[in-house]
Amino acid sequence: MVETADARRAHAAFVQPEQACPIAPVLDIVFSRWTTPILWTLNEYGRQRFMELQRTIATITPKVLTQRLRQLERDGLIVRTYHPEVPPRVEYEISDLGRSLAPLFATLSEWVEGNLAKVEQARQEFDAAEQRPAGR
Amino acid sequence: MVETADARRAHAAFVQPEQACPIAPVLDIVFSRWTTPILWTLNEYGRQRFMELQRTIATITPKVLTQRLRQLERDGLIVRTYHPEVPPRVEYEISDLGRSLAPLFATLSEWVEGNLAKVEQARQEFDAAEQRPAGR
DNA sequence: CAGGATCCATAAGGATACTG
DNA sequence: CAGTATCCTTATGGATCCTG
Repeated sequence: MVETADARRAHAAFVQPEQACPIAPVLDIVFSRWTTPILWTLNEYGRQRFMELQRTIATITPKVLTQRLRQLERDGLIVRTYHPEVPPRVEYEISDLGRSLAPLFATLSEWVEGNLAKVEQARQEFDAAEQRPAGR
Repeated sequence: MVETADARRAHAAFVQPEQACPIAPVLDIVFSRWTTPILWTLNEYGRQRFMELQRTIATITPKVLTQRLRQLERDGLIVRTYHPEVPPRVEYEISDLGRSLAPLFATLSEWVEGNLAKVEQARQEFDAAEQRPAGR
């Protein structure tokens, strides 16, 4: 039996896509602001101290860096190690769970490499059509 | 020649991870708010009208829906078709470029399925350690 | 050094009402 | 129906100062 497009569209009216969309949960976890640069840095360059991260990310403020690191630690994606010395030393490294995101990031890189140019082109064409032809 | 961790960390100080992180460009394109539910819906249920989308997404307001649809159209991920009738009819469908995100979404779903529970568990353990043991 | 606390600017998003 | 326009609330991030 073939499911028609109309049947699928009728069904669409009964689901809540925020819940139905199965990737929604990841967004808050790995794609909050600053999280990908942090994870990427820790994955590429290994364990780093707080100040190292701040220098590496460059445009992030200590407050926001702290917030994001806490969230990532709470979600189990990074590991925070506190060394009780004077002055104190704290090191962050990516966890196994964090490393499990690698294939995902790889897929993303591939998409960027293959399709970002197409997006740029689409934008130029869209913007070029400033004299709206119809229906705007 | 083996690149040491220290060498890599030293190098990290000289790059700008916002630019170095190769997936940064995708975030604004496909992971802006509401974009994944929209793309997911159009990909799953096919072409839909404005009101259908609004009913499907349920908690989105027309203003925001319009904004997101414009952005997706500009980026070439969806196609907008205007039918000059009375009342007017507008249909949205996913483009080939938008469909090229399918493997990405699939990878995401897999990660969610396999690892979301671990995140939940990490959160509970983190929250359970309210009596901060050290370094907080 | 690694942050916590505080205050402030900006902007994204929601609610509501209205139009071609 | 498919949006626009307007107003307003809230969330996010930046700047600054301070501390164990």
